Amino acid sequence: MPRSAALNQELRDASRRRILDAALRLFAERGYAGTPVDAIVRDAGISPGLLYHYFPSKLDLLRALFAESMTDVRASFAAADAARDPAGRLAALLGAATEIVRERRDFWTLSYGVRMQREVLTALGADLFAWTAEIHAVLQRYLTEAGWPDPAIEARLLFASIDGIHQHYVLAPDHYPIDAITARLIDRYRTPPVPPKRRAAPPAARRTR
Amino acid sequence: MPRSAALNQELRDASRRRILDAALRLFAERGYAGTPVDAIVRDAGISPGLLYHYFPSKLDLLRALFAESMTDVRASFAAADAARDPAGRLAALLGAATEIVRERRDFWTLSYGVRMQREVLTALGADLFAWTAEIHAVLQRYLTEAGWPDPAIEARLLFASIDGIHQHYVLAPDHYPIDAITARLIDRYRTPPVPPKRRAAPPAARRTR
Amino acid sequence: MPRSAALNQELRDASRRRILDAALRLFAERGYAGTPVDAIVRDAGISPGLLYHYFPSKLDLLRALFAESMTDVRASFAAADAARDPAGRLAALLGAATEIVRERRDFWTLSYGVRMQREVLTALGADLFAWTAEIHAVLQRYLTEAGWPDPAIEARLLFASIDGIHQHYVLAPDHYPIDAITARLIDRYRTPPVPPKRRAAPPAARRTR
Amino acid sequence: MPRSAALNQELRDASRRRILDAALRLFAERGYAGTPVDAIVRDAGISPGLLYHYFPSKLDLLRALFAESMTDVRASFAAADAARDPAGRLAALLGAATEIVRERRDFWTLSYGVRMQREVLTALGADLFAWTAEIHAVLQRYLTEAGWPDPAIEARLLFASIDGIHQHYVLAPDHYPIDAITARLIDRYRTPPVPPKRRAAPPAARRTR
DNA sequence: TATGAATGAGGTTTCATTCAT
DNA sequence: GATGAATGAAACCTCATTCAT
Repeated sequence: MPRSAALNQELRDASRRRILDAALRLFAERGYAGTPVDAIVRDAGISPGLLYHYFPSKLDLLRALFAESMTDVRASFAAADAARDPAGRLAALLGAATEIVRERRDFWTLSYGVRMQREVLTALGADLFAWTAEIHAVLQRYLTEAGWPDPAIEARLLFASIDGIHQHYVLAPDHYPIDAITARLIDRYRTPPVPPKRRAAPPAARRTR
Repeated sequence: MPRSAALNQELRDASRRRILDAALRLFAERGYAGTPVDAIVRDAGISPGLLYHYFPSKLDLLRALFAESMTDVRASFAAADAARDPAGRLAALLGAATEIVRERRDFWTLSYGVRMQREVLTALGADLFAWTAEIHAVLQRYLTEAGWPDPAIEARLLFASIDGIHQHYVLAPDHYPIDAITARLIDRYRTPPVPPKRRAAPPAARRTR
Repeated sequence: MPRSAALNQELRDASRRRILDAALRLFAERGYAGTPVDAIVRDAGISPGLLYHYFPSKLDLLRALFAESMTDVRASFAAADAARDPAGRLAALLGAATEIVRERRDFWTLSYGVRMQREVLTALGADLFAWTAEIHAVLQRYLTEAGWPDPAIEARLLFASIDGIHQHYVLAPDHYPIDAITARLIDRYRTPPVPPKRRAAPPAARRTR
Repeated sequence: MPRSAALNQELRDASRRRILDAALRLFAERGYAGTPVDAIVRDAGISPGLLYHYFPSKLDLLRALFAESMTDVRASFAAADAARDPAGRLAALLGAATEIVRERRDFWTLSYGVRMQREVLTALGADLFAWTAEIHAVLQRYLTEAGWPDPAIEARLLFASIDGIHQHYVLAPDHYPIDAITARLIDRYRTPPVPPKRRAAPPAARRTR
């Protein structure tokens, strides 16, 4: 007799999950090219046939991992964007990002490892590039709204700093004081630098001081 | 009669160079695991046998690339450290780093791509970890000397920012305004932040001191 | 639904068997080092991948061949040892040995070819050395029980003779009269040599001579 | 200026010798197929080019080793054959053979290792087969002259025994009591077996028993 | 839904041999 | 007489993928 549709769905989901989990763990550890499908299969406790039943190819498995995590990240960012008052948005964003990296460490390790390989990257589709541009745009908007000078460059610097912190964190998660560092970064971006007062203050007055 | 020692040396150097150059280019482009030795061999215009005449294994080839570049970088950093007055050292260091990344872009792409894979990393030896620690120590020293509060955390933030910038640069070298961004970063670290709330203490009192 | 366990077992056994058979035939003919894995694979009618599915390495394939044959031989020797009256045991053993060599000619050719290479031998494990010692011990026991003088040396001579015969046989199985030669050897070891004149001649008489 | 012919000859001989010595040692240790030409070259302290200057191929090197040793052995056997009185010839032959094996252990190890591989053997030429036949013929002649019954079979048994002893010796030269064993063998072949007395003994006497 | 035996192209490495000097 | 850089076919082995059940 046929299994019930619900049970089937459950089985399917469970198998898919195990495959994705195993793949993520291994890709993070050994890199995409360095991870044999057999290793994933062994780790997931399933047969090679089943993996190919759910994912047409190894690359599609990678795609699925990215799709999943990108959705995830987007949700988290959207929350940060929506929930806060204008002044605190940047802080909220940075906090959310840190949270995401901590929670999905393996994904970020994988992502940072894979993004240097053009061939793999392009196979992942244009979304990834768009995603980066999107983040940059958000940062730039926040900085503009907060009155930062030259927000395009500033956004790039900020983005690079965040990315650098996250990468250093996933390289040594147990010893890296990510919270303290992020706090420092947030603090730095709390208010824009005071413009060097060229108008009101008479030069002479300053010099007499 | 056998070829002269000098000619042999020349031949060897030329072949080694072609192999290293091809390997670096391809590793940067397709990753270490994603680059077949045959591709390197083809690119270098030599036979597989010759590659193994010079490098006992693919991994040793990678090791050689790292050794070469680390020497290089160390020299450049040492120059920055030695040549400048205390105040400008940090700026010099950042400038030198940018220069290095620009000149040896492929190496940094490779390095950033490979450093997420523990297996490969450990095969490269402990030098790499030591190297990172060393850079952090230098940054911390500079910041301490310049009077920055909590220089340990500050050094980590600075290091992450630099790394992030460089990585974003090698990802899209043609469009990334690395000089402007680095200038902004240098500017930010020109002087330590003014300690907040020292108002109560009368300035006069300090000056009499 | 997956194949039944029994069918899988059958398939596995069949493939393993084909591989072992082909390997034995080729190793015997061309030696271990002289036989490419590809030749085995071609002979067995399977793909290289499958061979490595069953045997982790070429050396393990060799190991498996030895394990199989050693089991076999041990059984045969045990039978000879158990089944006969004390006087006829030696004859039974020699007969059994001849039978084994005739039946598993390829294995003995391989064994005789490989045993001169220390590197390969040690890779096969200590069992092999133990095995030789064991045979020698059995022969010595038989000779001791039969009243032979200096049975340690005698056992070595007998062992060497057997080994020599078998080796000459596998070198030219179609022309070598192994049965006649073995019969002659058995005959020689039917009774120990008569001790030289202990009966008639008085010791005094010999000395006066 | 050209080197003198004599000096050239000396250099040539020295190089040839080193190659042959290294090859013999390594072939004995690791087998013919298991020994890379490079290993020989390294061991001999010369360049690959030079090896190929003296020997057109690896196989020719093997051929040269066999030629050398066969000449050697033949000389030794001829000496044994010529020098002794008819009765002691067999003993002389066995003694000479033991001597040879002891002196040229590596060659015999090589020979015993290689003779199981038809392909290599045939490449060595028909001499080797002829050589074996020759030894058998000599043994048979000796046994015939000494009055042994069925000397053809007896010669085969004797040959096998000798070969077996020698092989066991080269397998563990430090622990194998080759002299005691050979002495035993020589003793056994000192006189032919007494025919089972059909003349003198009265049938009645046997029946009363 | 799930299995696992099987494939074969291609990966890294070895090795007999050549050749310019 | 001698060198050693160089070759390329072939060796051992891996791995993404298929398919019968």
